[in-house]
Amino acid sequence: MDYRTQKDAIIIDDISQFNAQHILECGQIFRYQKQGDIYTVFSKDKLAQIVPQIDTNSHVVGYKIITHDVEYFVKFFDLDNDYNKVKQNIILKYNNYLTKNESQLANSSINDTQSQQNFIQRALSFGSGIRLLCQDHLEAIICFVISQNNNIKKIQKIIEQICEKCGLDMGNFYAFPTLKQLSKLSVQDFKDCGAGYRAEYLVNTVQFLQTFDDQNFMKLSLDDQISTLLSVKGIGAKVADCVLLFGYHNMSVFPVDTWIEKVYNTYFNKKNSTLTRQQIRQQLTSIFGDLSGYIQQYLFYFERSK
DNA sequence: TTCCAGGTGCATA
DNA sequence: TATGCACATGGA
Repeated sequence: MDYRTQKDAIIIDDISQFNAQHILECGQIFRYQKQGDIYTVFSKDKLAQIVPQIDTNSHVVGYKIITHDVEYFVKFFDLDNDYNKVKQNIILKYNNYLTKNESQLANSSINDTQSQQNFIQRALSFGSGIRLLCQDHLEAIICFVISQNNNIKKIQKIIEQICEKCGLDMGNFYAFPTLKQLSKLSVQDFKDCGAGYRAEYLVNTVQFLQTFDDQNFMKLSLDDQISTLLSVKGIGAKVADCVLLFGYHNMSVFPVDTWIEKVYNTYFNKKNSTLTRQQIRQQLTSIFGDLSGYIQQYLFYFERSK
């Protein structure tokens, strides 16, 4: 997408594929604040303020992202990627699937091809300004271990407590802790932060990461990456997918949680059969392939807004 | 009070 | 291999 950089800012004029609310409130990231119209997002020991640019009619016409690390946040916001193209390609892939399955759709709970198309288009339109953030690996792993069987408000609270407990005090906020800082926390420390039964999982994860070779991990096949993550007690199939999607920007995975399960059963489940989450993931990745991660996020945001 | 949330591990069949 | 249950916690 088009953007300009200044010494301490990034200027976005194309609001068709950048919307601060969509990006931060779609569930991919937990460390952000909203004050008035201004969002502040935190990553590692950095922050960026996203200030909407308003015209004389009070319409948002762009954004100014204020940060000391422009290069980091250009990558973080995935600014060199064209999300209008992504959305077009999602529609192409979905239409292709509908064409191939036209006969079977007669039995669908939503038995009208037109309305099936509409639902994808509505989701893309509803979250039109979503971008998939390139988050820090460590942060993504820790945050999504906390996320399991939990709600977003609570997840945010637990993460903030952990940052306050052992992250570097940056003056106006706490940095996300380094691995070394996290390794000093006990099960009880994580419990004190509100992690509940996930406290043991967090300690396991931190221990695993201490012998983890990130460079080597990135060279592995997707299947090997997943089985590596699954070897950690506390990381299951869904969290592994989230780590790969949000921490490693791998768009070929499709995390299936309670919301995506609802989406699947409403719009895709032709025979009204009971499928496991693993089966749902298989179906959805076979439809959307290397665009799975993107559409997953649009659908999650859309479904949760209802 | 009960249900639910960006699930997972473990016992059981 | 598949299924069912327990697991902390707090907001709705």
